[in-house]
Amino acid sequence: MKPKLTLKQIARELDVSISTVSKALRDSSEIGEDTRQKIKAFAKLYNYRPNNIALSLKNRKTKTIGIIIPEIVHYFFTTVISGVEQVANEKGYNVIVCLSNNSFDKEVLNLELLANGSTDGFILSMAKETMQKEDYHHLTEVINQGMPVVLFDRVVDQIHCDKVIIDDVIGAKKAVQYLVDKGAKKIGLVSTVDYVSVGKLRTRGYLEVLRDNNVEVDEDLILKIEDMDNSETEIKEFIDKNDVDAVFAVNEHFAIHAIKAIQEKGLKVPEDVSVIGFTDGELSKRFIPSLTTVSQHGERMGAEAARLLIDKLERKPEEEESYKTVIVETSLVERNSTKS
Amino acid sequence: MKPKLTLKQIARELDVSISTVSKALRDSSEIGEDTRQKIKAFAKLYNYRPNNIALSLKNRKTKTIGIIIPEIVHYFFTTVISGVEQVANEKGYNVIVCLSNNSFDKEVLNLELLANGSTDGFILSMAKETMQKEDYHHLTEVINQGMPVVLFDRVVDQIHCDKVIIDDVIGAKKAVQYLVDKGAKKIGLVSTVDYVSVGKLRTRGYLEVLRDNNVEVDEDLILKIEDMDNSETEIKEFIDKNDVDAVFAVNEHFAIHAIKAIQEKGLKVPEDVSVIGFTDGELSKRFIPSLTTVSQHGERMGAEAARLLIDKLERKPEEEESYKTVIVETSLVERNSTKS
DNA sequence: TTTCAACACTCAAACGTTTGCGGAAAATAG
DNA sequence: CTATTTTCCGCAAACGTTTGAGTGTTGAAA
Repeated sequence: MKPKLTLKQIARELDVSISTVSKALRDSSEIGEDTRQKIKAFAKLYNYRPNNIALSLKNRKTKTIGIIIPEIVHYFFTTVISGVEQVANEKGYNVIVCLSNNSFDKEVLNLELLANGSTDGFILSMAKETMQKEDYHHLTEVINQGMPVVLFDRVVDQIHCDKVIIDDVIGAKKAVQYLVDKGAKKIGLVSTVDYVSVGKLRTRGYLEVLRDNNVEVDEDLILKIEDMDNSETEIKEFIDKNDVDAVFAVNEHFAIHAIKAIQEKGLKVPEDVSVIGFTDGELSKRFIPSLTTVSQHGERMGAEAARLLIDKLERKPEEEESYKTVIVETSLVERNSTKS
Repeated sequence: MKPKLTLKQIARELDVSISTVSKALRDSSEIGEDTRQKIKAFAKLYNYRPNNIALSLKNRKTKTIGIIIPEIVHYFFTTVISGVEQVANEKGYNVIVCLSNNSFDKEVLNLELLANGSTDGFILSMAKETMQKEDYHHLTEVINQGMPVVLFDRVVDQIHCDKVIIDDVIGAKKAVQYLVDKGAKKIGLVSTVDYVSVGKLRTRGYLEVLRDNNVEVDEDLILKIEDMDNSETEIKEFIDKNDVDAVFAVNEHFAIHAIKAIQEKGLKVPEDVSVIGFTDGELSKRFIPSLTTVSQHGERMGAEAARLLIDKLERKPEEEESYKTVIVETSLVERNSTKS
């Protein structure tokens, strides 16, 4: 068990000063050719690697970025992480992942912890509880300390920072318009309650398409799920009660519950009823019938977020502050839950 | 933009020395009651938080653990992370996640990077490429430096360290025995090639059950998938060609491909053919029919791994070295892809 | 021989902490 | 009133780096 080589040990071993070693390894012209070679050879032989922590302290930057998400056991978030990780690694950054479990307190805790030197900046999607409380002081505080933050997916206007979002409204419109184009007349919507921003936006897209196509909105055909744990039975009742020829669901789970309910009602997907989901996850691909969905391109979102963050981190301080919001386009992936 | 309070600034502001501030904040009895109160009040008012990096350097420990996995867009791994994160957080540790993308080189790179001071220890599941190459020098080197490592899921005997695995053989036996008990006579196996250790072990479980029940092994009923990308068609051909009354698949995807193929052949699941998968993911729960599977309890594995690692990290140096392998039991989750 | 530049290297401070030790002032004892 | 203890605080080193300033030696020019 050899306890990790330091500059000091090399210096002692080779009978030079620490600074000589440091400079030699960094190819400074201050050091004579032969000592330089000698030191480099020694370092190589014993596989010297500078200590990251010491470097972080000295440079006042850690080269790591923190990503805080509500939960990790969720396809969309993992694709985002994947995207972040990819560009972060490319640019020499590490990624440290924290989970808020959708709890406000844990989000605050994580943020505080990482803000004390552990990371140079954050990529974050807000916890559900945070959005309900509308308490963002932990975020504004971190931003005030000069730490760059990029919000994605679940964002909020009150916070001034870079953001990466998808065109929820447009995405929903693409989906619903697609259904209309295929001849659907009575399109059901399975959404979430309105304080979940994505639910609200996707609902808006749904309404806009109906309006654009002069279809009257039937409030009975709109279901807003309050309690996720109870979504299956709620959806079943909704489908049983209403007579629809198409369903637009704001996520995968709602979509497959709808399909299940439709099938149990004795109808067929897509022959009798078409179904479109949102979020292109594992489930959509593998389900039978496979789901036509609006793909959110999580990986691309993560990559964009990482790029925004790193840009800000490596920006010269003289450049002036400016916040961007990049919108990642959604796309409709046609599969077997809709008529072709 | 206030640039983060340090001890030095507090000291200057209150006209005392840095050490006085430090000691006061740590409630040292060396400091007089009134100055102590004054300093603590000031620190609280301006929300002082010690700099983690400086602490890490001083204490020579970072209170973060690294987890390196082959890919994150994979249900099992996310549950493991979730488990790790939970107990790590409980004990005041951070988790930094790196992906090897199943590449040997990236695994080495990540390991080296994190080993240079960024983390106190590792939790790791090996990249496929690493297992093929059988080159573990990067791991042994890190271990030799005195950095604790816990391997999980994809482990290897050559490396001496703590390990967390599942009882692959027993899990497979549970599944296959279950099929036998339900009256299956011709049980197909859909597995992977043998250098993937889990494939090999699960195959062994399958064989043992057949032997224990005096069923003759029919090599035609065993499919070993080489190329994941081509698994769907391979499985379809396999099902079309062979007449089975049950299928045991070593993962979710193989299981649903089998179901799909069976259905396309005009047979019904579970009435005509029962199917059991391995790995209890999103897909198993949501698929129609939902899958009977062997659950791997990833979260529990992650938690165990984290506990092992932290134990080792906080162990007194005088205690002697010893490596444990904990086996996390699998359990059979009965759903609708098997006859009840 | 003196003067000065070039060279090769070392010193010391800094990043933000913690902590053993030493020291001055105040309190107590003799 | 001196001697000793106690109280309270500052100094400095340490963790592992980087880097500007400083120092000593050499060789060549004047």
